[in-house]
Amino acid sequence: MENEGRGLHMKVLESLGPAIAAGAYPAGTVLRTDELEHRFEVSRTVVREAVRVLESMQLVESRRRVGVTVRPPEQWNVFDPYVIRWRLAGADRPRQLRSLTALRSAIEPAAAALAAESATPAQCAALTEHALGMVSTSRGRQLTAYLVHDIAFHRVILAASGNEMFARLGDVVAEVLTGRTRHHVMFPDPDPSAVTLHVRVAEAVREGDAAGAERLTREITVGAMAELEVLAPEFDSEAEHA
Amino acid sequence: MENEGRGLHMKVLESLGPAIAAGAYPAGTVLRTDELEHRFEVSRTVVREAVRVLESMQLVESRRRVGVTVRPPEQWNVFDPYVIRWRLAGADRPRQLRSLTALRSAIEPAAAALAAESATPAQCAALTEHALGMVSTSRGRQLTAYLVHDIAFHRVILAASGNEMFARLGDVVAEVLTGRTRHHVMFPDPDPSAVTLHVRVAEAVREGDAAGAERLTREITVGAMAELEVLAPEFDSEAEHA
DNA sequence: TTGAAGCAATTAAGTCATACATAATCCAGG
DNA sequence: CCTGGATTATGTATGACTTAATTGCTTCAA
Repeated sequence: MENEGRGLHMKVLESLGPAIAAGAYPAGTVLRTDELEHRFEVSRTVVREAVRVLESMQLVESRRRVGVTVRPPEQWNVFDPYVIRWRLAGADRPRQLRSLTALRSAIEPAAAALAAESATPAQCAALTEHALGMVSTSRGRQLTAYLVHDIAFHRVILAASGNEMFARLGDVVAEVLTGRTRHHVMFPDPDPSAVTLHVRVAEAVREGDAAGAERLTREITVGAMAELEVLAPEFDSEAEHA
Repeated sequence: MENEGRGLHMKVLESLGPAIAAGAYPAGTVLRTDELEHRFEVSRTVVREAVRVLESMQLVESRRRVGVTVRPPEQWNVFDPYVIRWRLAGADRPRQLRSLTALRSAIEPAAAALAAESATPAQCAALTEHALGMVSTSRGRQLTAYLVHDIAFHRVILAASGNEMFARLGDVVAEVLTGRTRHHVMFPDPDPSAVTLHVRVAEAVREGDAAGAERLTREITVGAMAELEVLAPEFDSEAEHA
C-alpha cells in the first residue's frame, strides 16, 4: 500500500484521514471546505475530492449550508484498508488490534479448513516453504525475516481458501502482524509453539485434513489473542461498547 | 443505505459502479473522463469526484496520459458496502452470496460466543423478542415480517459481541438476508428448525452459555450454506479460484 | 541492418480560479 | 407559532493552464 504523493488530494487525505480516525475531531465537528483549502493550500477541487473519499469511507458527511460533518466512529467503514491503517497508526491502536485479532480468530480457522479442501499443490508447497522459513528464522533476532514468512504463510492460507472475501483480508492480517512486530508488541523471539503450529497447519492442509487445519489454526489465533492480553492489557474487552 | 439523488456524482457512481461490479468493463478497460462527462452530461468536477470514489474502492485506477483503468476483481474492496450491494445486484450474485455466507459462517458463531459473555439485558430482551417474532411470523407467507425479525436478530447478535468490526457486518448480513428473500432464493416458508435454533441461541446468550451460543449459531449458518447449495447450485465451490 | 538510447511531440489527467446554482439554515415580521 | 425572504456554504460548470507518461521519431553505435 504505497500511496505517497499520487495526487494532491492524497496529501490532504493522508493528513485529514488519520486525524479523524485518531479522534482529533469528535463526532459532530464541522469542517468547512474553504478552511481546508486554506489550511492545505490547495484548490477547492482538491479538497472536494478528498472529502468525497472520506465520505465514501463514512468518516464524514457533507451537507449543504452546514459543512463537512465528522460522523460517529460506529458509522465508519472499519473494513476499509485506509481506515484500518489510519486507526492502527493512531491513539486507539490497542482496541483496533483487539478487534482485528478477534476477526482473525473467526476467519482464519474457517479459511484453513477450506484451504485443506481446495489448495493447489503450488499453494501447499508455498505453505511448507514459509512454515520452514519461520522455523529457520525463529531464533537469533531475525524478526524481520520471520515476519515476511509469517505474513506470506497467512496470505497463502487465506488465498487458498478460494473465498475472495477471506483472500482480501490478507492485507489486514499483514498490517496486524507488521504492526505488532514494529511496535514491539511481541517477544524478542517468536513463541516456539506457534512456529510448530504453523508447520502442522501446512501438513494438515497438504493432507486435506480440514478439521485438523481448522483446529490448529484456531490454536494459532487463540495464541495471538492471549499474547495481546499479556502485552497490551490497557483495555478490558467489555469496555468496547461504551 | 438510502443514497438517492444526494449529489450528481452519486448519479454517476450509481450507474458506473454497478456496471463495473457486474463485469461490464473487463479489467484493463480504460474510461476517459471527457467521454464520461459527455455520456452522463455532467461536468468534469462531477466525473472526477465519482472517479475518486471508485478509486478508493479499488475498482479503478486513474493514471495520467492513460485514463481511468478498470482493475481486476481480485483487487476490489469487496468489503465496501457499495461494492457488496452492486455485486449482489449484478451477474455474479450467486458467487457473491456464497462468499458472504461463508463469511457469515465464520463470523456469527464467534460473535454469538462473545455476545453470550457481554450482552446487556436490553440486548438479551431484544434477542428474545425477535426470536419469538420469527416464530410467530414463520407461517402463512409473512415473509416480509419474518425477514425484519431475522435481520434484527442477527444485528443484535453482532452488535452485542462488543466487537466493532463484527457489528459493522450487520449491514452485510441484512443485505444477504434481504437479497435471498427478495430474489426468492428461499422456500415460501422458513425452515422450522432454523426458527427453533434462533430461539435457542437467544436462550444461550441470555444464560451466558458461550459455547452453546456458538454451536447453535454455527448450526444456523451451516443451514444457510446448505440452503444455498440446494437452491443456487449453478456454481461449484472449487470454481472460484479460476 | 539492427537496436538501443535519447529526445521531442502529444495527450489526457491534474490543478486552479471564477462564476453561478441550490438548498438548508437563520432571522425578522406578521 | 408560523411564514418568507436573506444568508451562507456546498454543489456544479467552465476555461485556462500544468504535469507526467506514452508514443514515436531521431540519432548513434555495435
